[in-house]
Amino acid sequence: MSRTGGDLTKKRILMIAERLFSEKGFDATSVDSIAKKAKVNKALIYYHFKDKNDIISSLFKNIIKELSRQIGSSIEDFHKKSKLPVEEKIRKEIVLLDDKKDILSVLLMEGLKSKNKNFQLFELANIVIENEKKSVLEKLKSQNEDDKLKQLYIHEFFTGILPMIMFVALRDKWSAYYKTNPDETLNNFIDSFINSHIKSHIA
Amino acid sequence: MSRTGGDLTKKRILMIAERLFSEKGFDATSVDSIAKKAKVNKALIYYHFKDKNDIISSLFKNIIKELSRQIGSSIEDFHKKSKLPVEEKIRKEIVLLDDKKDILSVLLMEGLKSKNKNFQLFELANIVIENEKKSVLEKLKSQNEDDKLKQLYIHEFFTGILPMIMFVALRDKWSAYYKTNPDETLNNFIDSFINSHIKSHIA
Amino acid sequence: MSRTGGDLTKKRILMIAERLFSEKGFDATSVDSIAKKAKVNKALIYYHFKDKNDIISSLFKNIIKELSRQIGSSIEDFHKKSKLPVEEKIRKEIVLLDDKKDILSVLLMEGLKSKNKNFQLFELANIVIENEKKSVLEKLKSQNEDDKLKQLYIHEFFTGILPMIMFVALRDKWSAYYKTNPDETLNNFIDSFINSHIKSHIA
Amino acid sequence: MSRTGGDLTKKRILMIAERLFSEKGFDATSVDSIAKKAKVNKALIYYHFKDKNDIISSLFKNIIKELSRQIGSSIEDFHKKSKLPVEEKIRKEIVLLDDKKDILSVLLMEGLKSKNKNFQLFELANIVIENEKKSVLEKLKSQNEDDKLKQLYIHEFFTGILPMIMFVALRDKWSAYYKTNPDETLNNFIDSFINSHIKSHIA
DNA sequence: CATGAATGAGATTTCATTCAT
DNA sequence: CATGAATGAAATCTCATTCAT
Repeated sequence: MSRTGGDLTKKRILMIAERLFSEKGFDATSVDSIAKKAKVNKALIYYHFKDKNDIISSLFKNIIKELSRQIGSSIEDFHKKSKLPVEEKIRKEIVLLDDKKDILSVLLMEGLKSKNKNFQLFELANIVIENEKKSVLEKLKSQNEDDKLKQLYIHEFFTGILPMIMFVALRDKWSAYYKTNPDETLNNFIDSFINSHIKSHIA
Repeated sequence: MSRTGGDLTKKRILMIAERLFSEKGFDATSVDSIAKKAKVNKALIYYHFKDKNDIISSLFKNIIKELSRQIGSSIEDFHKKSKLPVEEKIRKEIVLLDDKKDILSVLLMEGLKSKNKNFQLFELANIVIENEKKSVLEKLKSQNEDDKLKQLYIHEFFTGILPMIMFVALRDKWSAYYKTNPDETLNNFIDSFINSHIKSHIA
Repeated sequence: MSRTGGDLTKKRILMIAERLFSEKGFDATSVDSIAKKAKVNKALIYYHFKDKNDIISSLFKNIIKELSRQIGSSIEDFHKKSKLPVEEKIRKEIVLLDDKKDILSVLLMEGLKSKNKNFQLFELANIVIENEKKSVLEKLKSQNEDDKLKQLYIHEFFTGILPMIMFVALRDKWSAYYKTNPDETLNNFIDSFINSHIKSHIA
Repeated sequence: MSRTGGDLTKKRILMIAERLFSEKGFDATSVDSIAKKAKVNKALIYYHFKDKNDIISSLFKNIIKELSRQIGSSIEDFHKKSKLPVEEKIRKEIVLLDDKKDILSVLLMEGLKSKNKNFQLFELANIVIENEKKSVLEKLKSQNEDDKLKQLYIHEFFTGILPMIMFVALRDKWSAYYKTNPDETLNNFIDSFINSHIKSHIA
């Protein structure tokens, strides 16, 4: 097959892997099962990826790259967006994240293993925070207000980013468990998020 | 050895398993490695536990039981506690959770697998919410205000319980990554938590 | 099975491995084939040996230990033996080596890989030389005649030990290729060996 | 590229293969690794060689051809050489062999596998013996002195050719293990060789 | 002559689990 | 309660080889 064939195949492998990892976790997902679902020979996976870890690393690299890009372009929309009601802005962000909930789940699972050297969860947080709070950050940095900076990071990460990611990661399970409608669940979450994290900004 | 020996052994196995699961995840932890670290014969693990899943189930059962008990007794302390400043109350809760951060991490990892039938994360949330909000819940239930109930659950779970659990689960990694002092990190988190989740209660 | 069962099994595995390694070489021998011939489960091999290399290391350790022991006891027979005609002494040595020709072949093959860190071939030579030449060695060492020592080692190794080992390793193939009788081949070799290496001693 | 490019490539593949085979053995050397080191596409190797065995066969064929040629031409130098002191003659032979030590190591390793149908080691011996001993051989053959012929072959092979080949194959490892200078080692070997094998000729 | 992509078979190693004692 | 030995299934990874271009 042509070069395009190879690239497409590689992408297909990554897509399947992403789904399976999010379904059963990285360790419980066999390379065999990826190969079967991606309809390729197992050896081909090892042609494209050094080892199983290389698959997940690729996924992590991609998601971080993509989110960076998205955030960059969203800044261009700044003026447009800033006119939107806050609720709509958050809804849009969640919709974007929802698209990536599978790999985000994997990121969370792997990030929770205390022995792992994976810090992509924090790297991702860095990107989000640094882009969203550009103005604030610069002010703080120039004043060398290191303490406030740390506080900001913790605040954004644990009460802002994490709840959002956890929400997209768990929404379906939540809806299944509590037998609620996913859309309604989303509305409720947005309400809560505004009432806690967002309000703390305004204050 | 006497039954006491057996019980101690069983406890040791559980403790080691808990630690290893939190370090590398459930699937990446072999029964072999548990046996080795617990200094028991592998077959003995199968004497005490039906299979590998039985180990993690035991751990989950225990943590839910224990948290229930703790919450119960904390309600007895209600009057004492209520006089404490909110910051101290939260600090105490976090200290309690910190003791259980390993198994909580495991709970989170397993809860994030979308194909898993494990809903212990939500069950645990139920217990916490239902105990903490007893008065509110009864009012709402009697008024059949189902919508508000749902909202309450989502609010408590995603902006209250989850950030707290995630914090104890990730604190050490966070401190290592950002090269900060874990105690300072805790103080910062408490500040943020009060400013977002707790304030939303008062409002 | 009892402890004896385990030990016997381990020995059986080693014996089979030795034979297969000498037939096809270490790398071309699969653990699977060892398991099949030894009539054990493949996993049992990994219960007894850390990995495939551990099998060959065990064999090497054993052969060196055994040859040491044999040489030791042959020194006790010194007086008996010394009365034997030189031809008989050599024949006896070859018979002893012939018993170990399989593992000696493996030792040679592995020793010839230039990237290997295996020096067991030389270690074995050390033992043989140091035991056989005790008196000579002590004299040389005390005189600090390092040069003569080096010469002695090279002489014993390349014109004494190696030809003997190579002979037992290749005798069967030689006989098959030249269509000669193995016993006659042995006699011829002994003649040659006496006429070259042994004569150089006497001189 | 032109045919010349192809020929050069083929030669490069052979050279790399020779080196890798001698480093790790034939079976432990993957076609992949040859391709990588030779900086060619793996499929190109299969354009030039029918299969992996074809590579080693080519190498064996080449070395036998080359040694034949060299021996032939050395006979032309007979008169010149015969005037040289025996030590110099042997040194020259070893220098020639040293150039081919890699493939000779491979020849030895493969020859030692008892199940192998490779007898190139003996074929090579044939050539050497038959060329070196022309006069003697003819006499013996005409007298139908088969026994003496066999003896001669064994003598030349096990106390003459093999020690020499083994020496060039192992010299570097020997020097590394005994921490000696390779040149000194060579001198010592020549001494020993003269004192054993060569003296047996003269006698 | 040369390449990237693909494959089927098989190698090494690991795992959860069980048996016999 | 406790152990050493054993097993079947499966996981990760590698290999020689081929195909399409």
